[in-house]
Amino acid sequence: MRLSRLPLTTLKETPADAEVVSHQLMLRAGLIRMLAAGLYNWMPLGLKVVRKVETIVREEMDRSGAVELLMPAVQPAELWRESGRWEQYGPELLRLADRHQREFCFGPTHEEVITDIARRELKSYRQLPVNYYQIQTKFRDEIRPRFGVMRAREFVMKDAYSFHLDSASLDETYEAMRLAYCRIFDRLGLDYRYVRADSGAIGGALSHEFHVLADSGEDEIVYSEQSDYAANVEQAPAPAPQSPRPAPTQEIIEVDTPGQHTIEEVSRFLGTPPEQSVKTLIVRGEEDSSLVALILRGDHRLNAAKAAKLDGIRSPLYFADEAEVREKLGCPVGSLGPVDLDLPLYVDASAAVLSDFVCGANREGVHCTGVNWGRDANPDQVCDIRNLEDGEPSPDGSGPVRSARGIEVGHIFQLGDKYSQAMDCTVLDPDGKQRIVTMGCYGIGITRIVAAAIEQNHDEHGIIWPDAMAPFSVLLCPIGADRDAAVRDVAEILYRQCRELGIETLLDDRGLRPGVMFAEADLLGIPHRVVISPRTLEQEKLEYRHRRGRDESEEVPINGLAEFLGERITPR
RNA sequence: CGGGGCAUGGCGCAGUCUGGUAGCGCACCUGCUUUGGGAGCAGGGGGUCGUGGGUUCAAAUCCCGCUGCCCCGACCA
Repeated sequence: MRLSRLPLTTLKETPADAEVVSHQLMLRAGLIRMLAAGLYNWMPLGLKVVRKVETIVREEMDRSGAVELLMPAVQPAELWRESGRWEQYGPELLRLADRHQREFCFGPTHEEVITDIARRELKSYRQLPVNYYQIQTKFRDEIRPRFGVMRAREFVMKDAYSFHLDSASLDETYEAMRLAYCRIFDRLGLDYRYVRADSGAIGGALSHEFHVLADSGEDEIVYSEQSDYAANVEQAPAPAPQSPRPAPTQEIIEVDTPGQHTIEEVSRFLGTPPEQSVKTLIVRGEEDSSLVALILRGDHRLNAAKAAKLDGIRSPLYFADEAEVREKLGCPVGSLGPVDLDLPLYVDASAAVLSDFVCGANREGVHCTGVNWGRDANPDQVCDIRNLEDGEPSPDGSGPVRSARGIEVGHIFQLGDKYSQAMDCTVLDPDGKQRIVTMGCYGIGITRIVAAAIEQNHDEHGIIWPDAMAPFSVLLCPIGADRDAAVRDVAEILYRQCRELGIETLLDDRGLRPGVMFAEADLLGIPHRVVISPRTLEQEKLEYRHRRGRDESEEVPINGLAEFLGERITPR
């Protein structure tokens, strides 16, 4: 394509409301434009990247034996009532009414519709297993859309749903999907991990998430370097304490700690290590007005997902605010402690084996030292409610874990019969009996992948597309084409040659000054850049540079360029 | 939804405190010069100052309401 014909507006300055690099660069490079909160226009160059991702996903899904279909984005409420989710789903579900006041929703996901299809179409076990997929626009009315296309309200997703007679068959398809996902992310050129995920409401069913590693990721994952263990911290068990609780050696003493609230402040003030203290967090209990206390060792971090799963604690986890704590417990949050605290005490296992520890005295400016369980306070429940930290033993015993941040781009899980049961999706088995089918479902965030790829592949000058996702493979940059006929002619010849070779090529024929052209080239991130200028043309040469090696360029003979690029680019 | 902030040309901002008829940089258009890392000079176009009301001789500026957006928390591809 000729750049002169691509309506492209780039921004030299970073838009003020873009927080993460991918969002900033996507706006600056003219890939997307915001329409409203969480709604984005995909501009021509951006859409090309989306299509690249879709194509790879489609190829690998097809290769895995899945079959593509397309369901409506708008879905009737009746189906959602059948599954029970019309009531459960909450405000994230965008509900609509048509002119007859019939209720619909804009699909955030398609379990109901696909199960309805399956129960109509699938009559015999002979038709199983089957794995349907689609690539389609979803809408989720997120509480807080942010980070551009990374957490948009409307987004493109590949969703697949498989149907099986038994769990052995489900296991097979699940594994096939896991492998297909690995091939997809490998081909996209992304650094990713798949991790065991919190299966949440679905119960004990198997679930894996695929994360692109990036510091800006919203999820924390832990993985072992010695084995293939990897998990979302939300569900990685913390190691049990090694040794039993030592006997008390100190008496409980109240000490004045004026103005000291955080664990660090109190530890420094008293000269005790943070791991010898305990922090107390107040969250909602299952009844609306009830509160419970979570007790953690001072240096540990609360794991909200684990805590929310415990009986007696409201899910999702909901913190009491500062004012409520003051009103009901009579002190600021920074002065809380388990001693004489009239709330159920959920104590993390690592905090429960401390003796002679430090904690708040439930009075402003006062802490207790020499506190001991049994004598000074009693846990109501000892549990695992903390994060597994970097460097701690891996749950599979393979050595220490590393911790990293990730962007969730894929999620596969075994649904079981949740929807098939509720919606009566059955087939006849070999014995002629009606059997409820069992299901799996498999999602990939297509548009999120585009943002995640940029988070992982950029420098201070702009985007560096992985080859498989680049909107174009080659960018031809003629310098001084308006003054030098040779430059112009060579550029045109190369442009034609490249296209004949099936290489997706962008010709910058806008006649810009070199500085501007190079700055835009870096911003757009096309992998292979070829400069045509009088300087090298004299020696019948061109200047080649890969976007990744910004400071290393090499000279290539004009008539050798086709071969040179052919070795580096797989034609499409 | 709770807490904080912002709304002035396409983008980034100043002007608001102390009311006096809108300005800067980038981008855009024209001309000349320039041409290997976001050029220079000259000229030019474009703004109901988010919106509705109020105060006032006079409102971007003061007061009240509404809307939109961003940031921090719980949800997810």
